[in-house]
Amino acid sequence: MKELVSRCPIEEVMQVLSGRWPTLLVYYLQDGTKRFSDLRRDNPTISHKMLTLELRKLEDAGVVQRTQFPGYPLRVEYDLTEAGQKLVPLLDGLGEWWLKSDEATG
Amino acid sequence: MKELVSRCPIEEVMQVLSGRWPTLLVYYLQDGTKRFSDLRRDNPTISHKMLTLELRKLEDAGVVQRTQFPGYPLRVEYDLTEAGQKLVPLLDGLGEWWLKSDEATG
DNA sequence: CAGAATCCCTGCCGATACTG
DNA sequence: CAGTATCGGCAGGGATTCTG
Repeated sequence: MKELVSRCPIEEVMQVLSGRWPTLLVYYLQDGTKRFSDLRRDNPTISHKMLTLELRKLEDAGVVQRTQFPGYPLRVEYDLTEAGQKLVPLLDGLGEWWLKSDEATG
Repeated sequence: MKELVSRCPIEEVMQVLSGRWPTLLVYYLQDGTKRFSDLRRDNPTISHKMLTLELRKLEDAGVVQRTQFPGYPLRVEYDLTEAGQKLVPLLDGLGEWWLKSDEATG
């Protein structure tokens, strides 16, 4: 990935973080290693297909690390990369901004 | 707006900022007051309809201030609210994060 | 000039079934 | 268990037209 062309990097960031799921998945992965089925439990309304696609997008963007273990039944673990962990406080910042702008606006 | 229900505020933030246009519009509005047609020039590929909808969404979220002047031809000006201005450095932070994670990942 | 309304089509995403 | 493939519905968003 990261072959995108745009003047401002925020445009590229939003290509990764836009939508309902990416930020939520980052949040749930804060807690530590999760398996595919854990993330489905964390997020009951996401479809199987979307979870697959979103995880792959985050992996391509270098936010999520995927680790597959050999053997059956299949076992795959997901973690935040170092970059992914650095993203968390930035998202928290946005959350706080929202809460403050909320009380200001009423 | 801001009648949304969710556990984490970032989820609500993303409802406003998700997509291709919201963050770009915030960026262009950094420069100061812009009219509808200015924003169309800044962003040649956005459609008339989408610009209308996105501006309204940002206005409802308290990010953008809309001012309509009486008389013909119609004249409407858009500015960042105080909250909108506080959002800018947060988006910059995301942009920097992206650039750094880029050089880390290769 | 700013924007509302309509039509229409594309692409996203859910549901389902299948593979390793 | 994790992931792929296929089909189909529905909504997002483009093009156009009309109004104040």
